[in-house]
Amino acid sequence: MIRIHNSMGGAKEALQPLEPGRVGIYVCGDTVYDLAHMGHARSKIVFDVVRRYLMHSGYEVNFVRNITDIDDKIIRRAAEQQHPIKDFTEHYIAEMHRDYDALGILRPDHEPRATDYVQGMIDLTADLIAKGYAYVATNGDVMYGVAGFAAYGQLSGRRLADLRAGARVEIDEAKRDPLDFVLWKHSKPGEPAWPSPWGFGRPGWHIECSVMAEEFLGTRFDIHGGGLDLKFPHHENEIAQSCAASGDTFARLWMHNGFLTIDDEKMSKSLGNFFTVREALQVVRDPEVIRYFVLSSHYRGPINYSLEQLDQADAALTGIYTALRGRHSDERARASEYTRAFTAAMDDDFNTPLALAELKSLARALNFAHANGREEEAASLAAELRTLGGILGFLGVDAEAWLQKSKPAQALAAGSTATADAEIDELIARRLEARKRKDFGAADRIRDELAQAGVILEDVPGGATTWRRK
RNA sequence: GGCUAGGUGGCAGAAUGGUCAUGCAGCGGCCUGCAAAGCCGUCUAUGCCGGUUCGAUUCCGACCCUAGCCUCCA
Repeated sequence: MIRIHNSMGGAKEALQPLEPGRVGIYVCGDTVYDLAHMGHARSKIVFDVVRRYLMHSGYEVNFVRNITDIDDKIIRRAAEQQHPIKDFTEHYIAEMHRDYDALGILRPDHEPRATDYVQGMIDLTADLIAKGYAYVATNGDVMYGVAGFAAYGQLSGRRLADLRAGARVEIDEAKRDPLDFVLWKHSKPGEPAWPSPWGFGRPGWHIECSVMAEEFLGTRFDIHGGGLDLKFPHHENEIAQSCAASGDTFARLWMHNGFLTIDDEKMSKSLGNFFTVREALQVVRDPEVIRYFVLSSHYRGPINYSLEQLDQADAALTGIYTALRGRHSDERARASEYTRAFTAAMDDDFNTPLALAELKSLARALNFAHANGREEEAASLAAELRTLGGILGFLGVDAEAWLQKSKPAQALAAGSTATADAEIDELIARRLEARKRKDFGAADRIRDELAQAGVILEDVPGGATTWRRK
């Protein structure tokens, strides 16, 4: 039984899909006008794990994540760089896929782009006008009138009066209410535009998700997710549009991931305090380190990005890989108490920090069994560890290979790793000779030399020497 | 100002009406030529003040502090 915290109402609820055994999820994707930053990555990783875990739990998951490929920022950036909009967005969509693929995020089952669904947005807008929820403003934009939708504010727990009182929005003469939002924006000369009953223009942001979600999941579906910053007004507006038009319930469960922070401040483009996924990939041994870092705190809470945090994630994950050294992945796993604890943690609103703690405990049990010569038990625990790690998208790397990996940024600074690897083997061979001669002084000098380069030697029983990078 | 989260050991981070996970760091031991890795053991915490209770870190109230939303934002 999987329980999920529903942002609508704020309580944990049992997941009861509309259709038994099948779950439909819509997650708000990125606006493609720049490289993805770590805040975007967090959201992607969180919902990737939600999806993977549901699949693991036996659900057939229909996972939809949109791409916003038309909006003011895109138009401005493309114009600045003197690229046609389409080329510009195609470029950043490709870059986005490159980053998310590197992070091991599964591609969505459907990844609709807003510009392919403009007709649907026109239709929905017309429907909202016909039903009295929207109006054509004096400036030619089509606006949604929030006062007409009684449940407005339900998701974010706000009352219209409170919102108006604290409104920082400029008073727009065209709006009947300062909180009204644009469904259809009339275009200025030179801007991308689609013909509509209200003249040439482009869709507003919120209407995109309403249309694309309905297109793939219907007017009622199981889970809608996204970053906490989308809760208001984006998701609130989606609800207002979709529910007003269809009379249906739209998403039954809302999930919002917390922010990624830098020095405890939200990472965002506007603050300029962001690190791109690409930058982060340069400073980790393997993308799994980033995944581990993200999952090491609960998805609803904040998580602070720093090199120290990434190092901690690396240390934890390296510890798990160390336990898996010399273990083959073809051994059969027997579900033990660790699997039960892991499952209980994940079932309880995807408590990944607790689930990871179980992985670490499992690794220790594995080491303990090995230290006591119980190899059969160790093998079984290793297989179990791989299985559980795999559910979260981990442990896809060969253990020895993992330990010898270097951080791209460091490798770049130190020169080619291929050369370095050959040198390491050479030095290890020479040290072995010295040790045979009992010339420990010479042997230790070699070991120190390698340690200087971040390479740690380990003499394993039987006379062999393995190495790993710090 | 309104609203929403949250304040746990040196760091990160779960959980919980009574013995407070897990990892890193520290300390002691085993192992090792010495190390490393691993194993065993071990130290350190629940913002502040009241209340409820046999007992609160956990429930309630006030206060302080932090972050976020109220404008585009994962």
